Amino acid sequence: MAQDPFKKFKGQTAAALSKALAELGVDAEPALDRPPEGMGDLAFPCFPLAKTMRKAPNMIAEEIASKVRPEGMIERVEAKGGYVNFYVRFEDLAQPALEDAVARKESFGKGEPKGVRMLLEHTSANPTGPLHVGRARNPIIGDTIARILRMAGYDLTTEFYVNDVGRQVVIMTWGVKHLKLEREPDRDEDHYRYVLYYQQANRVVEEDEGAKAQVDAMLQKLEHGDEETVRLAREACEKVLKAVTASMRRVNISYDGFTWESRFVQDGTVDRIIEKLKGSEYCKEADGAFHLELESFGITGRETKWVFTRADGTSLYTTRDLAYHMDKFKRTDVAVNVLGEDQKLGMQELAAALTIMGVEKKPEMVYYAFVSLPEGRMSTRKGTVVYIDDLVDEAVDRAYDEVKKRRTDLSEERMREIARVVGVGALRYNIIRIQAEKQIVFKWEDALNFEGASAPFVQYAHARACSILKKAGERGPAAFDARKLVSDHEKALAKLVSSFPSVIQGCADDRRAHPLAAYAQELASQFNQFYRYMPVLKAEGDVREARLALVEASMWALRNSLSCLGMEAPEEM
RNA sequence: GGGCGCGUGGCCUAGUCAGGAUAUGGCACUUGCCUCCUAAGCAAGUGGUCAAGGGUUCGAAUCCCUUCGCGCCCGCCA
Repeated sequence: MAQDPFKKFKGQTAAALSKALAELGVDAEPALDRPPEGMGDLAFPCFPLAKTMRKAPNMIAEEIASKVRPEGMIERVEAKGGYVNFYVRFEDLAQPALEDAVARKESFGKGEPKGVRMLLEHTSANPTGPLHVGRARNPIIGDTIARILRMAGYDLTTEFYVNDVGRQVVIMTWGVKHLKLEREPDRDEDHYRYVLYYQQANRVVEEDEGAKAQVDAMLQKLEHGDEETVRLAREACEKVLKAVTASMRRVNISYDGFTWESRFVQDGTVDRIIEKLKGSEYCKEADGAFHLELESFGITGRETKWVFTRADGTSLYTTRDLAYHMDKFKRTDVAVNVLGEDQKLGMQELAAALTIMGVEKKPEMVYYAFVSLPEGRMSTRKGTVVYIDDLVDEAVDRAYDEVKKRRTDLSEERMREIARVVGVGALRYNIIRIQAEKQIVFKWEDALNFEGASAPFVQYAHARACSILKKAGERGPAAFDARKLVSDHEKALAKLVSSFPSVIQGCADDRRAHPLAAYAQELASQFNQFYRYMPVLKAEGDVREARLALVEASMWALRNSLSCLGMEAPEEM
């Protein structure tokens, strides 16, 4: 891969600045900022030097500016308001960047292989029903970060941890075996039938002591490996899981692997871990149950105990999660977990338990706040939910209406396909555009937004680029001169395209996805301005070639951004 | 009681980790632009005590302290 030209410019600028500072006898780091629009490409603030140099910042800036000789990628240097502003020579930045995009196509933006194995766990929902919008953030954030990490050069595997052990699953399984459904499921797929058993069983168990006793007995049987019970629970979970993953495929999410929680009980790992923990200096016993005392690990609050066996000797969710993480670190260098913010304390405790078990590596966490309804929190058990499948249907229907309004020349099949791609994109975009820590209140009007900061906006810019390239027809090997791009519209667009690889790296480093959504929107907006003011097909000679190259490079930046966001890029819409 | 996160125009939001020039976009609203590569677009306009108060600093949305509001957590649940 060609070296990121902007990075090269930054390196040259820092070197030139260091030299100038040394000449002036000033001891300061060449720390460079990104200045606001129209004030160059990099800036050095001189305010901190005012005190030691006993001079006004604007004077210092003048002095430094006069010492820096524009060379290499630095086109000019000027002092303004206490800053030294550096301007990049446009063609030195744009020529290699646009060539790179046109040559590498879907690999434009891909980082060098990092040689690091990464395992990213996401979704990991109880297999007791379809995913609702309150849970939608997990797979969408997880899948998007996974795509970004792969693009950045990591050797990444995604995984869904299936919580098939425990009371929730038993309640559902008991319901499937003993109840007759009070009403028809809303949809045909298995998980929509099973979630009704789950909800109904929860109500019955709350009111009926006998039923509760049966569930308790079933839980005991499951934990002690009773074959028939294990088989029933496994069957129910598999049906739901299969349907859940099918639902996820509709929004372009798939998993490289699944790990079943029950595995760690059945293969004896959990028992071995319990034995080892019992030998720890942090282990205490109370009424037959064992726990670790984690106060010295910075765990605060009312309770600093981390219980890992019940009085009857059986394991808890947390114990099995410890087993899972020890298993993960046998298979990977870096583990990334996408989890709701309610899991924060649990993960802190898990990290402490890993230390006690002698495991140095710790999972990296990506936390998100929940999506709620205006009326409050969503709950599968209570049935106060908006299901993702329904949201997808609604989004696709709305998108279909929009396509039909605009296009009369397309086949029914083509319109349906565009509607699907646009609807799914809109839905994902509206989840991913918001910083994960921020709570979201779900509103249909926001989720179905097709304008402005939305996937269709980005997809539309891409379709426009494709349309130009299609009409331009076959062109020979890319030969263009970036110096022919002279307008502000062209320059701004080219610079934005050239920053795509560093946007990907930045998102990957921070394990954050929302900046990519913002970048895609900005890129599309910049492309639309270029499109409005700079005719491409009507331009002639070298100017036409240069603009076509810019369109093609923009198209790849848009398409690859969308791809990392898990959105498809239709060539027309 | 303790811990973690969030608070930015009517609504949504970026920037906060690594303080810097006029606080980023979008929705809504008002007004223009399709004989010209797709108007899911472009342009212009209205709208801001960056929750409140104090501190640090040449400079604070950003760092520190206090307070308020909202969310989440502190199970022999998962």
